[in-house]
Amino acid sequence: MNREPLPFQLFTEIAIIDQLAGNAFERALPAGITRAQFTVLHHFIRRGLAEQSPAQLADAIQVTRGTMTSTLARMERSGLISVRPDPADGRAKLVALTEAGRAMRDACVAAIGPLLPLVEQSLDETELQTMLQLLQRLRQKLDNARDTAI
Amino acid sequence: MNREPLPFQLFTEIAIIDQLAGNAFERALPAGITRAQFTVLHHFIRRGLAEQSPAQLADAIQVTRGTMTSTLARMERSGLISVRPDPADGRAKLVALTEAGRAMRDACVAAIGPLLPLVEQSLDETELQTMLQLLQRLRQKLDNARDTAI
DNA sequence: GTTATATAGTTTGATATCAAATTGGAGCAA
DNA sequence: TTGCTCCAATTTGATATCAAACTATATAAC
Repeated sequence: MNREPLPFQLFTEIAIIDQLAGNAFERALPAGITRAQFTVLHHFIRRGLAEQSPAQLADAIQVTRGTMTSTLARMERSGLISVRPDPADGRAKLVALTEAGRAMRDACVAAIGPLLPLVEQSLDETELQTMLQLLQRLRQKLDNARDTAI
Repeated sequence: MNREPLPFQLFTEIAIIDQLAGNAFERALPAGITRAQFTVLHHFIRRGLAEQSPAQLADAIQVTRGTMTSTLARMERSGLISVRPDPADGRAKLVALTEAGRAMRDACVAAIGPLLPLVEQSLDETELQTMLQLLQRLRQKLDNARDTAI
């Protein structure tokens, strides 16, 4: 039926799913917080980090430093993070979660909980595992490609 | 290791892959055209469409009408599409590809060709097929959910 | 026919994102 | 110390995206 190369179809499906899921996700989040901001909060907690430089966050989350600058500015304004100069490097800053940030992250996790069963309604446990493995492999490949030549 | 619910991990992987692939994709495209604009060009060709209203395009591509308005405005300015009033409905418009639009779509397809082997280097044919099937099921589920209650 | 409701498209304001240019400190070399 | 290069963060300008408000036309209800 479909004459598209399979990899092309794959990226098309992924783009659509990301858009659908991302929208549902963002609509489920508490007012005033976005997916990008949640990603920062979540990163701190998941990795058990205390302080991180904007550059470290940008690299981990795979956005440019300019993007991270503006996201962090908004998060600081709304009190989710604190930012201080790095005493060891005059160019750098150190970002940490505030209590409000921690609480907001918990509220977000609770808010998106109800979305997760949607996945379980379309894929069983084994399928989910399979898909995750394959996606991880693909992601690593893309990640390496980005570092080398692209 | 990872204590995240599997569906959550799944969405995380998909988001990262979409970001990585989308960036590579956009960098590969000819100067002056974007992923969103390519999606419109591609939609016309893939479905063999002559004319479509902005609303039809927005629905098919899953963006809001406001988003489509601004994308189409840019595409018309750069000559990729032509737009005329719908003679049958005073509110509506009819969008069609120009020759330049058709040519640009071909150029885009050629430009992204070299990216596709990246997928084949991480997944064999069977795995790709499996993944596509599962993703399609998930996408359909999310699509239905969006229509009903979310 | 007039009014009410629905639909097509646009506009506005906010956020995210990138690439490229800029600012200013860090570190090394001569 | 002076200069050169590298790196952290920011700024700028463009695009995409959404939700919500708005304009104008169409259609139904009466």
